[in-house]
Amino acid sequence: MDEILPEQRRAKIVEWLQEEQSLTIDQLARHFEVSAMTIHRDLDLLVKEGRARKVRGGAMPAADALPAPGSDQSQCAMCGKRVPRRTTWVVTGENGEQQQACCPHCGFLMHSHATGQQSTLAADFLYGQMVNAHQATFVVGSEVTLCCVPGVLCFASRSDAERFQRGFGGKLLDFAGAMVAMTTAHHGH
Amino acid sequence: MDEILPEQRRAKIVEWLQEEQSLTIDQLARHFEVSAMTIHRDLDLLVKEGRARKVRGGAMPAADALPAPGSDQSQCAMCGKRVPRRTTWVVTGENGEQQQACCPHCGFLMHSHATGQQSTLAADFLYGQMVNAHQATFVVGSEVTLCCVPGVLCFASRSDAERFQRGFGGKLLDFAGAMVAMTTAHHGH
DNA sequence: TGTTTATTATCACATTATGACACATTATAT
DNA sequence: ATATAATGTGTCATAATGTGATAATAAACA
Repeated sequence: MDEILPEQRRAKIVEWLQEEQSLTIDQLARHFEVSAMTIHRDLDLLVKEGRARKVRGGAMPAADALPAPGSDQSQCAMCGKRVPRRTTWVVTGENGEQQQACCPHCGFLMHSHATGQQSTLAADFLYGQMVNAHQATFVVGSEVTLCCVPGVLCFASRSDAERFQRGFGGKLLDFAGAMVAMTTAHHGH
Repeated sequence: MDEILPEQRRAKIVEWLQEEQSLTIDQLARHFEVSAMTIHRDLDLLVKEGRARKVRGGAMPAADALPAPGSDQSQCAMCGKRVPRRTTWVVTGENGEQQQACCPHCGFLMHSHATGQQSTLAADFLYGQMVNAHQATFVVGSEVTLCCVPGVLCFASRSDAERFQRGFGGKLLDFAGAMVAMTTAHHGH
């Protein structure tokens, strides 16, 4: 670990804190090769900014910090289910706070409650890459139901979505269209 | 169990308390390999912070501890019963606050008290998938009574509901219809 | 009632946090 | 470029907190 900017070190502390449940001052000092005093000062700053919590002997994630996206204990903010990697949906708000949904279905419902500007990333159903949800194509109500019903699958590429739909049915919709479909009451076929 | 931060130990106590309903001082002391005195002090602190309740010989969860949706001990906001995964009902309000019901029966009653916009998710009776309750089909008063009476079962697919009804009776209703059925007084068959 | 068990109080000791200072590094102004 | 200000860093002394052992007190139990 050579030559790292103080602010970068602080960012790494926050990041690492979300993976581990807690870190000792010693662990941090050894890892970044600085004195314990420096870690103390870093943490004081992070606490003042609300990015971490200082406890005797070390630090823990800020009280309002949700488990990091992709970590095993992340829960859907809507239905409480565990978040499968396959269908992850992550929303980052203006203040950097994050929420996750178990699938685009819950993701859209979450979006309908949202206030203010936010970025939304969703996992492409075929390749697992994260894609800006506002630029993605969705297949709603196909025969493939992984999570919630009606199933909503996210595709980074429109042609992938079309080919999928040819085989498994469902409607092809963009973000706005899928949003309407999710929030409108209607009756099963 | 090596080298654990005091605050992390306290957090684990709270967590463990929500899983088990109660723990003795001895259990805790042995598990964390500290003296009973230390556990006493931990609990005093947790009590002062309202995170746990101290009882003679051990500790119990704080009275107001409401478990997260999907956790094993979440309680119905209407009747107080434990929420079975099979019939979970989750409502998210405008401000992001959440309530759960033990089954659609309590769910509809909860809804009748609701103010403002909200999203409602319910578990499909057959597959357990979460479905937007406003898009689901309900079978009311069938011979299958899991939770409250009259029993209300939730189906993501109308045809599933029809097939179920053919076997077990009851009325087929959409959200609005089931809502009326739940909130209208009527007399047994 | 006496006996047992749990809780609290107090002490000595270990660990950790904080403030003051000197010094290095980086930014800003002239 | 050079001086000056602002930050960042490490060491040390001191303060604050956590811990366990033991004794004193309170509560349950027979």
